[in-house]
Amino acid sequence: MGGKYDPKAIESKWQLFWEKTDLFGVAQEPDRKKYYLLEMFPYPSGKIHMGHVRNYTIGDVVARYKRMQGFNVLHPMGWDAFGMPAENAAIANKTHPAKWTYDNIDAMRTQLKRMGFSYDWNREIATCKPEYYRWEQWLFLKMFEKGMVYRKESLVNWCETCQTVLANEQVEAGMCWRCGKPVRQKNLWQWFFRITDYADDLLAYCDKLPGWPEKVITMQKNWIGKSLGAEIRFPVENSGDHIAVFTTRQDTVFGATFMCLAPEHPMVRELSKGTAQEEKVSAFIERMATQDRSVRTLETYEKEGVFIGAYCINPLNNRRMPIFTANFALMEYGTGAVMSVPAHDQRDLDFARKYGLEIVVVVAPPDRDLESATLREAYADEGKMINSGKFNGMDSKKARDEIASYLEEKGIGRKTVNFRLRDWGISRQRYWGAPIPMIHCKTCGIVPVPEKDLPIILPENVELPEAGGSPLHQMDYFSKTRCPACGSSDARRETDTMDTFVESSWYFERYCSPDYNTGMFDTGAVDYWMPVDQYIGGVEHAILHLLYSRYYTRVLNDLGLVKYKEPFTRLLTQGMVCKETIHCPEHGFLFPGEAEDRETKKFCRKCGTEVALGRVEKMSKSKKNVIDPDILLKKYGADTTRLFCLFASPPERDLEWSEQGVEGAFRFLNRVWRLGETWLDSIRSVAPFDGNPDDLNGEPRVLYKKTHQTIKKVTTDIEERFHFNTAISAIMELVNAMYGIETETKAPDTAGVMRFAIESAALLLSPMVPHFAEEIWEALGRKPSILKAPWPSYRKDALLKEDRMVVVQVNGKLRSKFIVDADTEDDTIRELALADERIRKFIEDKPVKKIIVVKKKLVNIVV
RNA sequence: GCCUGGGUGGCGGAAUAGGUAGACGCAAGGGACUUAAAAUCCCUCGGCCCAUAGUGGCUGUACGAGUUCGAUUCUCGUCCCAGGCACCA
Repeated sequence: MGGKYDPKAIESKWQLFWEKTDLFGVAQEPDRKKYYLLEMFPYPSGKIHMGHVRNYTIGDVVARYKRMQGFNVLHPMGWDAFGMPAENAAIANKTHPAKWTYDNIDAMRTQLKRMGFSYDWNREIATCKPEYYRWEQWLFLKMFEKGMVYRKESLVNWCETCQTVLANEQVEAGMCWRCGKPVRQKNLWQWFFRITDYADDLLAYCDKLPGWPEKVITMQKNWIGKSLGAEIRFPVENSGDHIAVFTTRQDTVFGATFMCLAPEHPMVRELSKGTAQEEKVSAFIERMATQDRSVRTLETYEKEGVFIGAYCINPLNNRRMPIFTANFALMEYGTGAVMSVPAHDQRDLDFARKYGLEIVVVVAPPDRDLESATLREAYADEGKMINSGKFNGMDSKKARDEIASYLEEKGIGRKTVNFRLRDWGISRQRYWGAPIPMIHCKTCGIVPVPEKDLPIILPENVELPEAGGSPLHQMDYFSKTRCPACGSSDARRETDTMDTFVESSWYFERYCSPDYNTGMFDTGAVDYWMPVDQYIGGVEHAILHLLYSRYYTRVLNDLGLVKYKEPFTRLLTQGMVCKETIHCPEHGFLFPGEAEDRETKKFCRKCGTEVALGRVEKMSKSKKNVIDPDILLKKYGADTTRLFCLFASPPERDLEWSEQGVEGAFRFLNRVWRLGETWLDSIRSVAPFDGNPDDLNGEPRVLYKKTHQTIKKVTTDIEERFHFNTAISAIMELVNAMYGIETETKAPDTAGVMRFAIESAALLLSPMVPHFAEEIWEALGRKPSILKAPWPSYRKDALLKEDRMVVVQVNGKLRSKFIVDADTEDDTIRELALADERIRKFIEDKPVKKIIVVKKKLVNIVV
């Protein structure tokens, strides 16, 4: 201290001190309790953005807090370094994805260090390094051995003009984002992980994750989407074939009047072949291939279909049912075929009306009659069975069970479980990813790469095609190889790379032994550190990343590599930092700095055109609605930036970006600083008071109690809810209280209490503004680092309140309040309330019906 | 569209078990200090109403109903916003 608060000077001073003393480096210490705190690692996009700053500040507070509580804290950081933006940047700037990525990593590492986060940088990893992904390839081979991986045909977005596969993000309104031409669906052979084998287990464990937010659990359950139902076989007319359908409403089979197949269903072409409908069907399939799959499932989307020229037979009543192919039937769900029951399903009803199909009511609601001729809304609820042969009169719920059994008996169906969850397609037709270690041999077929040949290194000497897409399959020196089985030279490597979600499904294990080179990780290290005690990241990952990680952990568990099934014991999903987007008709999305304010409007700096202000949405590089934290860092320093992020809102809530308030955070730190300056001389050589509050009187007594109350408030706010904003408010109140005390006060205990209060404030603030707290701590004559000091504890006897405010209501409306001693009985409070003059005015002579007394808090008089 | 959240002053937010709505901070306005400014400190601050200016009245937590002595909090319905929807990460 000494002089003005100068964040730049003290922040670099302490960052150097931490680095020199390797303060954040950790090792396994079997006797100490470990705490693994993990934040979702970033994609190295070039600069950290406010979302990172918020996420990592929250994590850092918890890491430092747990450390002060005596835990051996593992707090690592690394890079989710494979992914599409590197390829896009490579095309745009003619830089190699690897160079772009490593440069970005260097820049972002510097920024993170500048923020003062307590990472053990010795454990840094980057997933694009062969030392990392070789073990992912190794696991792929193990999974292949165990039959946990397979290949099948599946659809991708294909741009004919660019001759390339597009990510969903690269398709804008059905058009290619590069050339603007329509995108079509194309079938490719791709690799899949059998995540559905674990669907039941993943679902069951949802209820064994008490440390996870309820909403994430609910989303995962719904995503897995287990439904009980039946598979029923409908024979195709004049053919030995049959169509299998999955339904949860087998009680309505008697009402099934037609059949709908997904356009991709193999039987569509087969059955329409040679019929008058063949051409129409073919055209429909073609048209559907050009449509976005997610759009197809919209309920508002016009339902349409084509009769395929064939019929099937309802196995329960022998009704002849026309077979359609329809846009709302999805190949990915169930069997790709839907038995349509128009009376009891709205979608089917719309379709039946449109094409004039038969409607038969089979479930009668308890309170009214359904007329199939006039039916407008399908009846999807329970009721009494009608028009259903021997099941008539039965309750539909019961019939569901009975019909399922009956189908099983007759051999035309069976009870079954269906999941919405689909297998995880991991093939990417991209360059910047981990190569899939497989070989296609002309004679042997698919052959795994022998373990000794790992890693299959991604070749660095490449040029990316302008239109996007992977150059790997054209690179003979990479893809031409010998078959490891027969030795033939007529073999080619798999040129697909893995989905980047695979890397992020096990990086937390790798952190435990980042340099281990004889396996994925050192079992001893993983046994000590895993599972992650607290995981922190954006809600946008609530389903995919978290579910994939849970799945991958089960695979590791089944292969005997880890002892646990769930990787993350507690989860905090932080809300997003959002901002409005700016869109120039000429130049597309603009960064905030690329638009100029003139009066109330904004204009593009490049072309001067007025720009459109878009929705407020998640800050992302592709939308350019990002704020560069460097500006805050330069102007105010890391501590103010951290404090502001924490104070702005509770972590789980979304935060619409606004700079208002940063000034306040800075001002607060200055306030604390000056408080230290003012008192330093009078408290430097005094021991902090830590006795019984009853030994104090007057202002010191009040301040002493307030300090203990603040310690309690801050501790529970962090411990129970991570509500740093209210914790900071409490410290602000404490500081305000300290300002109320005059330096000249001659009360004997003032200095001791003041020292206690200032030290407590420094300790409580230290996880949030660590550089600042170190500086104060040192000025008070304490030995650095403050991180090694224990977290303060509070005295119960200092928390007791001496008096209480009682609120008096008449008919629920606030009419009066008064203060009583904390030990006043309820009866006395009631008498005091009734005797209150302001209350009597409201009661007048009306009879008192009821009096409610809430202990030492409130009286409500009902008249 | 489906799944999951959210909506409280001019703004960020608080109210943790149904019990004083607006803690703490920002912005704004007024005042003190200063030759002046910055910084700092003090005061006011949801809206409306009043001959009584008060420890005053009414109203107010997206909207509409309901449960309750009492609802920001619970229930039902509506509107709006955000996230996810399987190749952005």
